[in-house]
Amino acid sequence: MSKARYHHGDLKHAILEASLELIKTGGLEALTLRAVAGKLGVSHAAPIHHFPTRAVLLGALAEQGFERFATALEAALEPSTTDPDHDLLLRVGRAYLTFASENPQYYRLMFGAELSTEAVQTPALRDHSSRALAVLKTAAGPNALLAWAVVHGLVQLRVGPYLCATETERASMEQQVAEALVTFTSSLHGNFRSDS
Amino acid sequence: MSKARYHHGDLKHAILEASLELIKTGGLEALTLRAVAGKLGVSHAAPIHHFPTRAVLLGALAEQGFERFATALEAALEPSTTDPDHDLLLRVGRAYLTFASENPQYYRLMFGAELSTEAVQTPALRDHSSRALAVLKTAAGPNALLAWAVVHGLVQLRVGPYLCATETERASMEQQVAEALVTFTSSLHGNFRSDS
DNA sequence: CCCTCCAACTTGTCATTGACAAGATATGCG
DNA sequence: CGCATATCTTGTCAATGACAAGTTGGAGGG
Repeated sequence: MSKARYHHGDLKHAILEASLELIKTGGLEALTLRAVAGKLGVSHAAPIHHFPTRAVLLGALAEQGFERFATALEAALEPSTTDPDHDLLLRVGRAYLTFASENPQYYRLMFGAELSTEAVQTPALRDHSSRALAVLKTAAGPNALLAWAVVHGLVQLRVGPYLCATETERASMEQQVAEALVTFTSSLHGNFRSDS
Repeated sequence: MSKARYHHGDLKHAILEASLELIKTGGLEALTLRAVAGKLGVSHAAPIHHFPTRAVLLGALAEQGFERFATALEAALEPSTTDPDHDLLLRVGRAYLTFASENPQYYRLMFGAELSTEAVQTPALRDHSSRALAVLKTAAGPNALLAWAVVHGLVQLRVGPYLCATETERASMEQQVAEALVTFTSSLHGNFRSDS
């Protein structure tokens, strides 16, 4: 299909794929329009015709990320073979942490501060993020904000350099994070009386 | 003292101050070595002699931020006039949220992903971040990781664009965040039996 | 008081990058 | 076959970080 014929044929998709690879290996700073073009063997200005601006490209990547994120969370709404736990909130929380673990580059892009405000207001992007939020509301009820904060914070701290300096600490942290999530859900369930 | 004499006299301090202002108004992207120089009326290469690299300047700013952050948290260890609550964890959590609210530019710099790894490993910076972590451990005991995740996550979601699209939602969110913190501390206290 | 030296600052330059303009090329359609 | 259009290329510009080499001012020794 999308042969490497002259008019590249599927440059838009190819650009998104190449961008992801660049981000995975070199971080967001490595995502240069010219680097993408070079990786694909096209001229330095070719990407502009599909993504008029670097910010637009970042937005498109984030949108893709949110779609996969929402899908992953929705899949956790019912027990699966990978996580047959009966606690809905715990399952969704685990799915959240798993996605962020396996796609740190997406996660940074989605929730970091380097997305332009225009990109954030894209209808498609907002649609996917709403889907994710809906899953959290289903799983955590009125405590959705708190639950989101917990998983979001755990993700950030796990990725960040302050809690785990050495590499061994980093390894043990996976365990700690998983336990913290369990502690949270159980303590929250113990507090599920309508207190306010 | 630091008159605007030719040899600027206190350029290092002046650069840090000007950098903070630039970040406050225009975000991290607006922090350009040349913009700083222009703001201070010096030549475009003057900052290099005090901060050999933009990354080093960012590191110095982050270090300053962590110092103020740790100091703010330590001050919350005992009841004050601003927060006379008797619950230690709640006081520290509020101080955390307050600092991040009043210094979002510092917070993004400190916990965002745009700090170079070399900057993060600066002894002074690690020292200050350890102080902050120590306060959290004092306040939350074995659940320090979970507590940190909660406040960190709340900060991020409050700042981010996904939970509050409109400006009115954003206003009501302050309230929601404060309530979520209370819900968390009380549910955690209810679960303080040594369960594992 | 002057001379020397050094740190602080300036001027000039280069490579990288995003963005744009204008031209070239292939693909599809009549 | 010929034209129109989307797609891609080449060329260029401004902004920026980084570096090199020159300039200035003032501090300290004689």
